[in-house]
Parts: sequence; structure tokens; C-alpha cells
Amino acid sequence: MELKRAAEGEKGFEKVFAFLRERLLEGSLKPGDRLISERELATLLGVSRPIVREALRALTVLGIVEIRDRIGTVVTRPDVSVLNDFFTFALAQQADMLDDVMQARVAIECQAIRLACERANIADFERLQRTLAKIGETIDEADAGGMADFEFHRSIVVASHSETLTVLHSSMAGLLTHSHRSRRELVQAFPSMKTYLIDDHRRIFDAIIARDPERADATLRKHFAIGDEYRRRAVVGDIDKTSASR
Amino acid sequence: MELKRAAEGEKGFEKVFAFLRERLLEGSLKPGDRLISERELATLLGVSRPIVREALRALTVLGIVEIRDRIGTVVTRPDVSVLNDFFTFALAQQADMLDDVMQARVAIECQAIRLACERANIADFERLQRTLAKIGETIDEADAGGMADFEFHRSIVVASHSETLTVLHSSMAGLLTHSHRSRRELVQAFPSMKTYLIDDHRRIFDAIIARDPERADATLRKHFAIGDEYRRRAVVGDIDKTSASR
DNA sequence: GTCATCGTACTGGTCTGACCAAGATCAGAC
DNA sequence: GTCTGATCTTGGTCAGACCAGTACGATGAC
Repeated sequence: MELKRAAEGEKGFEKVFAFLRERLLEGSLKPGDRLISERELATLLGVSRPIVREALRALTVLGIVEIRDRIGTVVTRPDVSVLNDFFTFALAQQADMLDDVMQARVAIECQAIRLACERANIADFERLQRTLAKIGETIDEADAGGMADFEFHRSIVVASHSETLTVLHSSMAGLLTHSHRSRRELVQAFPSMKTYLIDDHRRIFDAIIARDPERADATLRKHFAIGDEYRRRAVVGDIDKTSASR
Repeated sequence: MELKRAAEGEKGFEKVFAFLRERLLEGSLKPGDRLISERELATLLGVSRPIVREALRALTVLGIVEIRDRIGTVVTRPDVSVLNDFFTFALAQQADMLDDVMQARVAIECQAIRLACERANIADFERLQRTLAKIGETIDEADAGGMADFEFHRSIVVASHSETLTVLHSSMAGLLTHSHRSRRELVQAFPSMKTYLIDDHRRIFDAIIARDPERADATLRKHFAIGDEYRRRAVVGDIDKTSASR
């Protein structure tokens, strides 16, 4: 019971969690390391196994640790999917947050495109070109078109070679694809949108190729603004039809 | 056992987690709602209580749910601190991620300042002015100065009135303050940095007051660039002394 | 001696049933 | 009608057990 000192004060779950957190933050537990077994951990800290499992599960959802069935628990390189989970939940409960998330997306992408201008390599260019072509090919398809649009934008972020930006961006993936799709449904309504979609993405691509951060940022920002404008117009149209309900 | 259908296929923890996630994402479980008791949940899903607790604990660390001792489990408004935890762990194990996070921070703030130019109200302006003044007052203090710097930047994000941006920004708070402090330690080394700090923040403030998004963005971006430059110079200085080790 | 096979110890995954402490609730005393 | 206390319920935790595979060493065949 003296050994408990390692994480005293708290009790049960907190004790185990604090114990592991300490080791993880301090560096004595590094990615790749295998933790001692649940049973050992339990006796070591003077708690029961279910409690240990709670703590391990908590670290698992945080992407810090991975529990491998019948193998053991190993420390992993912090995983992105955590943020994904969080945003999924957070946004599900605050639908009004969608516009807000869109702002965050713009923020991420505009920064990403600046970095992409500096850091993009041949592979990135090829990927961008490929996804850009896809946009043209699928311009008349709702789902595939939306997907292509999303892929192009994702390629931009990937080309930034910034893991954090990529993580944040993909965290919003669910919403983004949704947003893209709903926007795509407007393509039919606004024929002019086709040229907008193709030409605008082309311009964005060109700016990256030219490695011109300012122009790329400005072009991308304008791209989003025009998209908003289309959406706004569509909404206004809808409101006109159902204005009585307001 | 037919009711299990709701979350079939998975087993144990996954089953419970999926079950709850479904309800949460679908909206049948909203913030403020109280979940049924652990025991009921266990029998409902045909699993044992420890498993249910694992799932609840998982949701707890994700900030989705709050377990109140002897009261019950209630759904909460997603909390930012989760991201904080994640970043804390992530950065502890990947120090190289710091630069990357800095990029994300620039992304967030530059977008935030644009929004701030549109949305900032009197209270925001007052807050900005207050924190700006604080920067001047604490220019010679390392800790207080760093704090003031951070507060000013935070005020910008707050003035954007974007919850998502605020969340993202504050989730990096730990690192940001750290980054600010280490930068502050350079103040002594570069006397010219004092004027940079004061004047630059002043210019940023002016741009917001003028409600000029482009100028604000550009100024802020330049501000970060100059900060980087200072840091780079400091690092180069260090490297000069230890260049042999490279 | 080398290699393949076979056990066994160990790991995570889960369940059962139990006990505790303390809020919540309602019946009964005043 | 109000107050008090017994009881129910809830989360918090524990102990011990079983299963199903994995890892690894011992054993046996070659």
C-alpha cells in the first residue's frame, strides 16, 4: 500500500489514469513500449482489473494507447482519429456550428495552401492534377462530383505536409463531405456553377504550381466566397418558396 | 436479445459504445439528458456492468458525457478540454509537432482576425485595448509579458465570435503559452524586439478597429513571420555555438 | 545438433455477484 | 403541513472466475 504513493490522493480510475499519464508525459513510456499486463497494473496500484481497464480504455479513445487482444497494451503514436471522434460528437449536437466549422475549414485550407506552395513536391502536384481532372470528369454527377471536389481540397492540405493541419482538416471530413454534397446539389440549379467549379479549382491549382502563396490564398478564399454566394442565393430561393413558414 | 439488434455485430465494449454513439449522433440523446443507469444499460445490451462503465468512461474522456457520482450519467455539451488532453499527450511524445501546431495556430488566428473585423463589438474592442495595454505594461516581465501576449491573441479569436475557432485555439493553449514564453525569453536578447512586440500588436489592433480584414490578416501574418525570424536568429545563434554537433 | 510440434503460462475480454457510500424519495411521526 | 428517517437507487469498486487465443519454451523426431 506504500507503493500506491506513486499516484496518491486520487482513487480508483483517477489513480491509474494519473499513474499512466505521468509516465507518458514524462517520457518513461514511449510509443512502441508495451505496458505491463492489466493484472500486474491492478495489483501494482492496488485496484481491481475493471478499473485498470477503464483507464486503458480511456487512453485508447484518446489515441494514446492501443489494446491488442491477447497481446498486450502498447503505447502508440498519438492518433488523429480522436479529434475526429470528438468533432463528430461535438458537431452532431450543435448543428448551428456548421457555418462555424466552415470558417475553421477555410482557416485550415488557406494556411495549408500557403504551406503547400512552399512544400509541395512532384507527388503532390500529380495528386492535385489527378483530383483536378476528376472534378472535370464528374462535373455532372452529384455524389462523385462532391467526392472529387473534396479530394481536391484534401490534396491541398496533404500537400502542406503539415500533420496537424491534415488532422484538423480530416476531423471535419464528415461535415465537409456533407457540405460538399449539398453544394453539389446546387449544380443543377445553377448551370453557371459548372464553369465556376472547374475554372476556380483550375486557378487554385495554377497558383500552387506557381508556388505563389499570396495568390493561392486569395484565390482559394475567393473560391469559398463564391461558393457561399451560390449557397446564399439557393437559400434565398428556398426561402422565397416557403417564406410563409417564417 | 432482439433489442440487441440496435448495436449488433460488435461485441462488448464496442456494442455499448456504438449504441450510445448512435443515440448521441442521432440526437435522441441531447446535452442535459440523463442516461439510464449503468445496470439498466448493461441488461439492456446484454453486457456486464464493467463493460458499460468502460464505454461511459470512454465517452467521459471524450467530453461527451459526465458521470456524476451517485446521481447518474448525463450528456454534456462537448468540452474543449479533451483536445487539450490530446495535444498535451501528443506533444509530449512528438516535440517536432510544435512547429506544425504553430502553423495551425496561424491558420486559426488569421481566419479569426478576419471574422473579428466583421463581427467584433464594443466589448471586444475594449478587451483588445485592455490586453494591448497590458502588453506594453509588462514588456519587461517574462512571464507576465508572455501571458499578456497570449491574452491579446486570444482576444482576437474571441472577437471572431466563432466557437469552433475559439475551441481550436484554446485547445492549443498549452502549447501556445509555452511558445509565447520561450519567445519572450528572447526579448532580453533582442532589445529591438520590444518595439516589435508593442508596435506590431498595435498595428494589428488598428487593423481590427479599422475593420479591414485584408490588412488585419496581412499584419498578423507578418507579425508571426517576424516572430519566427527572431526565433530563427536566436536558434542560429545557438547553432553557431554548437555547429560541430551537426 | 536442428527443427518442428506440442503444452503451458500468460494476455486481453468478459461475466457474475457482491459490498459500500451517499443522493433521492416517500412514508410516517410530529 | 413539515420534518425526519428508512429505503431504494446510483455510481464506485472489488474479487474471482472462465474463455480464447498468443508467445514461448520444452519436448520429441529427424
